[in-house]
Amino acid sequence: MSVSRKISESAVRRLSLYLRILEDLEHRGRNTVSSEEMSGRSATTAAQVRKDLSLFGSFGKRGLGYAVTELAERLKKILGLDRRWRVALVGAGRIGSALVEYGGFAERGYDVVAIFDSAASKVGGKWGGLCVRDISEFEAVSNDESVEMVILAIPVEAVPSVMEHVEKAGIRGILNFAPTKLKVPLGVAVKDVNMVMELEALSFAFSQEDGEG
Amino acid sequence: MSVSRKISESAVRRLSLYLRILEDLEHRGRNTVSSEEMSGRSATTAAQVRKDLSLFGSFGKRGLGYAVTELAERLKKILGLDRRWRVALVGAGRIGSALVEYGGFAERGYDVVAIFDSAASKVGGKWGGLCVRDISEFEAVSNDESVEMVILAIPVEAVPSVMEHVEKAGIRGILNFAPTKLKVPLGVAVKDVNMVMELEALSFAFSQEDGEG
DNA sequence: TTAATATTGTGAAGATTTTCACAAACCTAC
DNA sequence: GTAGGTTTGTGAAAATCTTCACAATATTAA
Repeated sequence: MSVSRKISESAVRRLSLYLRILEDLEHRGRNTVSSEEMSGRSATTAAQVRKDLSLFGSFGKRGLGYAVTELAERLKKILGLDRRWRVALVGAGRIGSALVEYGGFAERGYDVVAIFDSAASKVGGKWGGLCVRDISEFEAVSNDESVEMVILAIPVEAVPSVMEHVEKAGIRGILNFAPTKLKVPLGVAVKDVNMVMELEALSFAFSQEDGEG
Repeated sequence: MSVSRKISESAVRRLSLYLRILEDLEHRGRNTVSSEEMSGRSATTAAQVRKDLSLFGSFGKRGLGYAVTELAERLKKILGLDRRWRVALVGAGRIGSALVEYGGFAERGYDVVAIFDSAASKVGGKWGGLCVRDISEFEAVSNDESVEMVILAIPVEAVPSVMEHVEKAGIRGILNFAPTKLKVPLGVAVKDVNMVMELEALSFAFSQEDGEG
């Protein structure tokens, strides 16, 4: 049950996907599911599903499969979704706006409890019940609000100065939308989201099959 | 120069990052760069950088490094960015809105040439100079407009019916924002973007170090 | 021309991830 | 309780990815 091994990035990603599948099955009233069926819905193999799950223990019953609700609960716990997280959004621009209004975060346990920007025109404005604060207040506010993670939706130029505040405040989890690799102290987890990068991977795949070869 | 090997997902991602680094260097007037320096800015190793680049040929000069501008051009070509792509946005909701207004796509060579939705309230509206069309017109319009790729910013429920249109129209590249694994015919490339999944990976990393272990 | 220095390109080694294949465990039916 | 059908959990094999380490090649200086 305890995790000594290092779990790979891609394994975590798959766990996340399995959870989504399980929740869908649960929604439709299914009680059990086999690794075979899970694999069919997640573009992997049944063996991969079993191996992934076995990293954390034995959740299934041989001959029967996995109990949908129970496995979903286990995965939630594994992924740290059995609690709520207090999140701050830095950058009250378009991406930030889309994220806050999106709603998917709150649904998954992430509560945006503070919003920051550096533009005087934005500071003071109301966003979904929250007042946009000046970035210089970051340490104080994030301390008051017990902020644990940060969503960084700012332009590349703004990264260094913002990161100073984030570091000083002792934040240890960052979801980064800025198209640059963040330099962070040891112990700070960063996940990059970069839509342009995805689109480039797409056009790469596309030009490969079209052109050469 | 021609690519017979299969290039891994992560290698493509790194190429994309290298290109960004090169463009920054170019912007600052630098002429050459070593694999060492590139690795410092991209959270990899110098050997990894060289290996990645060597997959496509020998671009560098021993003892000197890589010519910034030339390498950037090569990478653009490799990534299919030496041309523009005609893209359709399906889903005129919040995510779609953020994407269109974002601007980063056009900058990278992706032109949104059509927008679709299924809600009568949205159809007919103007979005950045484009008229939102009904999804039922997808095949006809995407044919007229020579659409090559699709950005899917729709809820999970809408996926099956939309995918029927997309398939029939013969689209072969999809950037998927719906939190589900798409089932597509062979030869269709799909890239998934899922912010919640990233955030889950983050909370996983976070709960690991906090809790057990 | 030669020596000193820098940096690539790449086989080979090492590490990690995925797939295979099968014994162990469970369910149902009779 | 036994036989027949399923499906897990997991070592071992295979495949893939990353790092190492060094010969080959280029530049500069004298």
